[in-house]
Amino acid sequence: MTAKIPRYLIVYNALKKQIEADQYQTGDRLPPEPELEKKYNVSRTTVRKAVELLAGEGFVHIKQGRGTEVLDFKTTQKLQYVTSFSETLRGQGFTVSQRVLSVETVKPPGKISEMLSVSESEMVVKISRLTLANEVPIAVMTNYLFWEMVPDIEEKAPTMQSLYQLLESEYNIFIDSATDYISAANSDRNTAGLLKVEEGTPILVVRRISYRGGEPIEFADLQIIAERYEYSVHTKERPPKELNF
Amino acid sequence: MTAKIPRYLIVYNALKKQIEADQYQTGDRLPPEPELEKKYNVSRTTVRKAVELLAGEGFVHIKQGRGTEVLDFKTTQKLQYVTSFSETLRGQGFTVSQRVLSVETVKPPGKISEMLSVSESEMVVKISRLTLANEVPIAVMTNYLFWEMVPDIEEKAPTMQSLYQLLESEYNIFIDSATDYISAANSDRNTAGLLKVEEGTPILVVRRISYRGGEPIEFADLQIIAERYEYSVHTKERPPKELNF
DNA sequence: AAGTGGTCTAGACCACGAA
DNA sequence: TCGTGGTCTAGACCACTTA
Repeated sequence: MTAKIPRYLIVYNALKKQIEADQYQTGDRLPPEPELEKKYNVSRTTVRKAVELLAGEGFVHIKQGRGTEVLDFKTTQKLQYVTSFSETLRGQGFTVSQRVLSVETVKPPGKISEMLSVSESEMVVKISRLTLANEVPIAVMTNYLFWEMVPDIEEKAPTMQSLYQLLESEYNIFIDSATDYISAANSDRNTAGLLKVEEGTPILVVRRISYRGGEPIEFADLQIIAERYEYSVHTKERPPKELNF
Repeated sequence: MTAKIPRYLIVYNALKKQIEADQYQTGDRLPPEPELEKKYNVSRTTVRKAVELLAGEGFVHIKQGRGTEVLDFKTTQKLQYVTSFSETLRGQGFTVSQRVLSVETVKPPGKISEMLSVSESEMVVKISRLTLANEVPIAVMTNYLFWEMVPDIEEKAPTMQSLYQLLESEYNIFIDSATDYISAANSDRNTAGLLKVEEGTPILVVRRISYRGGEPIEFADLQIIAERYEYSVHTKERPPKELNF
């Protein structure tokens, strides 16, 4: 059985492959839409959907009346998608390992129950981990999950390498969006001890709420050694203009 | 003369207005596409474009075979678009003021010329500002712009309230994407003095490169008092699946 | 004026989810 | 099975950019 692949994705991938293979110089234009229709034997709608996908990812810039310009994808490709902290580190070439410090079922602390909008009577699973990049401590991570969603996670958590991968493979939970709140602090004694740095070392604090279809799934608290990690985010475009009747 | 407004935007705004007016309970479904076609007397393509816009902004969640679910927009509306630091603060209800500390034309420091990919012989304009929220210092901001793009900005900068607004109104430069690199540090003596905090106070460091159509326009360095500001970002969806031929 | 992308239609068939 | 959204077509007209 062969997977059914939409034709717009085929066109999208063909064009993307050409761009990544440097078949266009930066500043060159993609063939106009009528040409792409003929070349791939699809309708205009399909061509446009493919090109709009590329534009959304920063590969090209579409301009009415002018054409579709190919951008320098090497400088434009940033992480604007949901990935876990450990996946990001791996993508940067580090060998990442996790040491699970504790797995407990607890009543949600006030702040957590508020952010996950869960009553304080519903139990949550709290997982604390030390993240090491190339064997060197880089962050202390604490995750809170709904106990009902992840039965038996206490047994699986100690050996996992990525929480998101575990959620996908074992519980069929696919995170599709997340909000990060980023601030900074000086490390307290406890955190500094775990990270093996001096008390007062600058810490990047990331609190993340993950969602699936608009429903909160997980709350995470990361305390990252600022000198060893940089958070990057790419944002694009302003919202569509409002109407003024 | 009346502005020509696309029909999909009319449908989009009508639906958005209904959602914001709480005409749907969280979890309710939007009318199915065929109904929306009749109601607004447009084709299916137009309905879909409107609904996809809403989904992209987190107002609804589209699921094949199930329907289009209305989400709680109050908790979903985050800043995933390009806005300036001062615009964000104003959006949070602060009265924001800027004190321009200096405006100079300089040769780009090595790091800047590298990040903006500009030769060190091309001059850049360096603007340093102190940002105050409700009259209290909150950040020191340094912007670097191509001198050729912003002639006479030395005269205009001292009175501006938002750099992005100045770029748009005076130079017709519209930023459409940006990448932020976020880290943390302890304030040094100079920064601490400007911000009127103790040396060593945690600082959130944001370095931003702004683009227009893939071309770098501006580099910014923000040193923000961590206790007074939280950076938030909403990310969504993973990239389309790759094809494996 | 010519060529590019932007909007829109009417209709078809497919794939997923719930009853 | 039925109703939902997902993909796709062929063709039309509009709006912007450039020459």
